Amino acid sequence: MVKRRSLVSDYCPSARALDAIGDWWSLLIVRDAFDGMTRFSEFQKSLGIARNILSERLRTLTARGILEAVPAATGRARQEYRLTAKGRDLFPVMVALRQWGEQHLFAPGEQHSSLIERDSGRKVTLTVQTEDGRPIDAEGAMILKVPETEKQP
Amino acid sequence: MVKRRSLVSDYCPSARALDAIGDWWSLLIVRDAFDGMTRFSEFQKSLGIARNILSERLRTLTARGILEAVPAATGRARQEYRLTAKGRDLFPVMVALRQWGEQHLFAPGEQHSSLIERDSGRKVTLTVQTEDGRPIDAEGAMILKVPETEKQP
DNA sequence: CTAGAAAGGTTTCATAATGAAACTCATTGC
DNA sequence: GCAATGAGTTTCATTATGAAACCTTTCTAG
Repeated sequence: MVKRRSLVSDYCPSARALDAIGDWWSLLIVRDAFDGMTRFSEFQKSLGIARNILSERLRTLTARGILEAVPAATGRARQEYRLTAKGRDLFPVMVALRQWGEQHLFAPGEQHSSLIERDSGRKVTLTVQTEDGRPIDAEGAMILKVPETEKQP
Repeated sequence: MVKRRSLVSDYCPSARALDAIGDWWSLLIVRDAFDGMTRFSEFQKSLGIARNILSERLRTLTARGILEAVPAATGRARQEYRLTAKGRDLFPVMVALRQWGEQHLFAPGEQHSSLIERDSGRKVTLTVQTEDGRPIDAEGAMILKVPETEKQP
């Protein structure tokens, strides 16, 4: 098998994003990191991921600046993995996935965890809107492509 | 290798969502579908994906109700793949990924495609907010877990 | 102080998933 | 009728993944 074609130089930001975090485990690790996990064994237990794969993924996420490994003063832990600013900016992605999951992947009345505002307990939602604040859906939007002439060959 | 642990019965909606569309290709196919592509060869050319893999992914996405295969009256095409309502509801996920990609994966001044409102040409953005419309970030939010006692064993 | 035990990885090996290319099979255009 | 095209399958080699065993530090108990 030839290595997967990299999309890091694609002109579509979604493609580059998927290139960075679109594999099976990365976003699950990020989800757990949002949930406060920082240590190797926490991720491992939570996800049931093989240790070698977790090791490799943490290394990649760190190399891409989504997590950072800090030496970890406390206890037996060798280091802690924390979300960087770049990693925290994945928050809307997590919320979007969660919202879609809630809408379409749970039976009516089936229990699921919820995302709420820490202070008020109110549900958190996500809206796609124009710059001036009007909500918009897929039909109302379109992709403006990069003109071919502006691409560097 | 043992088959990957399924997350379809996880209580976290994000996990179920990733279980459904979190592989390398699915979201790229969905992106192209949002962009108007409907045919096998269009996806294949656009993504450079191996045809057997594309075939398998289209089948899976169809089985999961994200795409639907319609018999396709026109031309030589055998069938067309269109987003279902469930598939179109992935729009916020695509926008979130795009927004993150724009923010973090392009050099300053580097060209990229943009998502705009069809009528006005205005940029489309995405905000995470509380039910009453106040914007909120990851720090202000938390996950409310399903109590253990309510889970079915 | 010494013998575990725990955390955090790495190595090894068998198996699953993927990609490329060749091969079907039905339509279309000429 | 016959080549060309679209849409898939099959086959085969290569990669990625998962499980389990194996290191290495760092704590903790005795």
